Amino acid sequence: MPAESKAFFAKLLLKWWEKNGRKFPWRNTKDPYAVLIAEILLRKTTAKQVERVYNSFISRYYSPDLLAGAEEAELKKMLKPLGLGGRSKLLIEFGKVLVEKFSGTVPDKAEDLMKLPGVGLYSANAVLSFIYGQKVSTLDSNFIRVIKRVFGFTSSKARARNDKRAWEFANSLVPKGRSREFNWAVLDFASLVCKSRSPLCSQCILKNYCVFFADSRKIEK
DNA sequence: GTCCAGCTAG
DNA sequence: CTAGCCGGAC
Repeated sequence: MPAESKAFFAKLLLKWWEKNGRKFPWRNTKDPYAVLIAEILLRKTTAKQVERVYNSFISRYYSPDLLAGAEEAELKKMLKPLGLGGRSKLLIEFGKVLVEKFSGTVPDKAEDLMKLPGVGLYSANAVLSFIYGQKVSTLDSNFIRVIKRVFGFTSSKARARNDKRAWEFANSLVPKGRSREFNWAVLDFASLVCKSRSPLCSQCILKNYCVFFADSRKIEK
């Protein structure tokens, strides 16, 4: 798909998402604290695993104050099914900084969000786009895979996630006023159709515009 | 064995 | 820049 077709890409993806989008408990909230908790739990883990603990986590530690004063052993026990036990310490530290530096209120600027331990540009943009409707992208490994395949986007960096150009390209795809739905749509599309291992190209709505699909057919011929 | 809604420390 | 986090699905 040529880079000029960004609006068309967003339109097709949003249409697909209306029917096929996934529902998760952390998508039902407008609370930036709950969003950040989800993002910290989700990294390097599968969404399925997080679903097992998310609701009990939020009802037990529904405020930064509670998290800041949490017993590490109790938290660890709750997060056991996720693995990555070291995250218990990180979450408590996250709660403490949120309380001490920002008086318990999640900031609304990327620069401040990234001062919180465990929060990088991806998680900051999750808050900005899901809660505040800003035109920024959640560029993770899924998002990168999609723009690599569909647009043939290439990065000179070893990790495209650290490439400023990749962030600029991804941000430019986000349609005004629909950043929340669009970012979810890319994640769901990448997870259900444009999968890393065996992508379902035959039933993909973008196959006729996709660089990766066109290339894979050349090899077969 | 590799990979997953990343981020931090060195 | 890379190694490490660390359980479960495939």
